[in-house]
Amino acid sequence: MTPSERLDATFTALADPTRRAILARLMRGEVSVMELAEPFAMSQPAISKHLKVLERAGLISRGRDAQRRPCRIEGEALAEVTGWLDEYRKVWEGNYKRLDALLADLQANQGKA
Amino acid sequence: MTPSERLDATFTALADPTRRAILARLMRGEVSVMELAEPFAMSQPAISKHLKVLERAGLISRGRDAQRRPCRIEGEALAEVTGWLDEYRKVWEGNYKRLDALLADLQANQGKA
DNA sequence: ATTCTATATAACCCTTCAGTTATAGAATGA
DNA sequence: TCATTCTATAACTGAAGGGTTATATAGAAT
Repeated sequence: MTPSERLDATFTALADPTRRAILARLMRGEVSVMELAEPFAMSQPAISKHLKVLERAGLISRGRDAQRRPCRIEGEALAEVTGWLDEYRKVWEGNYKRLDALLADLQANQGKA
Repeated sequence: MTPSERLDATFTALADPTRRAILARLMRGEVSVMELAEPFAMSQPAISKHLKVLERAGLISRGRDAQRRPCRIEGEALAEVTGWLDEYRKVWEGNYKRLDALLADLQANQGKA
């Protein structure tokens, strides 16, 4: 997967509220598929599909505990998107700074032109 | 829009490489739709659709300059998703710390049990 | 008025996606 | 072995997404 494809996969995975809820649940620790499915008004296969999307994006990984396949959250993929977003934040904050500077300049020169 | 719906819209908007490229272009300043479309192997209506998605997510806004509708990047939506991601990063980094502590503990007690 | 330029909208195609039910497979336990 | 539990897969459906072309609209210029 190219970096761009990884961003595609990660942002796509994060774009669904069910998947974000799954991640929220996993923040509290490893959970099996059944436990994960329980609070949702949705079938088990639907949850399995969501897990596949999350796994493909590298946002979760899965272990083995007898018949269970416990899921845990992974941080690497998140690091990649936060890195990407940081670039934009830098520019945006830069714009603010430039605007602030402009306003300060206008203020300083008030009435002098 | 609920906060969850805003996250849906923002992550969906960021999940497409064309739209990320558009944002990258807009980081260098305001651009009209035609200028924006030029480097892409894609029709003008396709770009207009992408812009609508970005606008709906609050990632860009548009002005008016004669017939042109120049686009500029907006930072508010980005702030919301980075805030969301920070929650996950905190937990993830916390997990690393806990793992480090566990390993340090095992190391310290090596052979004593 | 007419025409040219920039953008938006409509109608359509094809693919992907999120869900379903039914079923298969893998590991456990009787 | 047989039944049970947990998870994955297959086949389907309806809705949404990304693209197209053709056309409508808004403003400028002649």
